[in-house]
Amino acid sequence: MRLTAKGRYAVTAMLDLALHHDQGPVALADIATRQGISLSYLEQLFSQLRKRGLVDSTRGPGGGYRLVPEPGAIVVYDVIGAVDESMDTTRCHGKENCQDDERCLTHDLWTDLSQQIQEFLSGIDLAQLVERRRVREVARRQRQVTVQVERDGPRV
Amino acid sequence: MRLTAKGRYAVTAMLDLALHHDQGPVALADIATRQGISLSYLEQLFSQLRKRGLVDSTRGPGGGYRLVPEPGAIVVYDVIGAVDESMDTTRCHGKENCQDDERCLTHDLWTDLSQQIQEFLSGIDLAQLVERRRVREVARRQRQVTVQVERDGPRV
DNA sequence: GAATACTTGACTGTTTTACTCAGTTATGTA
DNA sequence: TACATAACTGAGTAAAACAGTCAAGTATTC
Repeated sequence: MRLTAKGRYAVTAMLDLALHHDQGPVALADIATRQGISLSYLEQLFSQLRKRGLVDSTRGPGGGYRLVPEPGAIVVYDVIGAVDESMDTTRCHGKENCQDDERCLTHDLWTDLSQQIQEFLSGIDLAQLVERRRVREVARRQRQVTVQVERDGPRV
Repeated sequence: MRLTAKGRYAVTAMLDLALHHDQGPVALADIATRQGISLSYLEQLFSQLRKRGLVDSTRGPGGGYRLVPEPGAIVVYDVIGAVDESMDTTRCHGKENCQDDERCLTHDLWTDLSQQIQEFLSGIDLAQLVERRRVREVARRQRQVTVQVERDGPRV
């Protein structure tokens, strides 16, 4: 199964967008600073998120990215799916040809697990995450860090 | 998160052991034939399973591996954990130092997911798997293949 | 037209994966 | 006692995936 830094970064970045949803477009450079993700890498991720219709962008000064569906209509599973292909845990990707063109001994087990994970991650949307106390705590900390970076420049 | 072919192979092999639990020690070569896993690779896996006390072995002719706890006392999570380190999905492995020595925005989400997966895989033991109709079907098919291999030699 | 910001694609070093290979040690059987 | 069997061990490796970087754009606003 694949849940990698890529998927985690994507969710983190999207949650950052959700937190600033009412403040107009958010520049990737801001997300990069706040979340500690490389700008070039974010560019890659957002190109994929855009293809899936999860965000759109405005260019030029004051531009940036914005969520297309409301935060409450974007579930974590979609975000990960946009960048990480599939959360499927079977080797055959559901095709049941895992061993000599037939179902392997543990095929159903991995299918069940995949479904379990999918259900869990499909039950959580960005609006719910924004409401979490522990998320708001971290967000507040990040606002302070951002102000500091603006004043002092990034620490290398 | 890490659920790789390695973990899947380990569970498959252990389930094979459970299916032949009443027939004395099972040679890795037999598991290799039935499950289509390379013998050398199985040797590697079982060395780790043995360290965790999940199996023990007898050498020499008629030897092989045997489950140490009863099949009903071995859960899938333990088997995967024996070969795949950790099913933890956080980047920091629970240490909460994911970003600048502090908790990142999505830390709790990955923690919750990890726990969800752990609970699911800890709720399934080998005895339950053996009882499943679809598992028994595959096992029966594999018995026939094995007989054929004994008669004709392995197909290359 | 300068600055900002998105966009694309190619490239790269590192790590992990999924093995293989070669050899050793232990044990039952003829 | 020789031999076949089967568990053990450790090193090595090709290929893929990961986690990015770099460079060269294009579009928009001020």
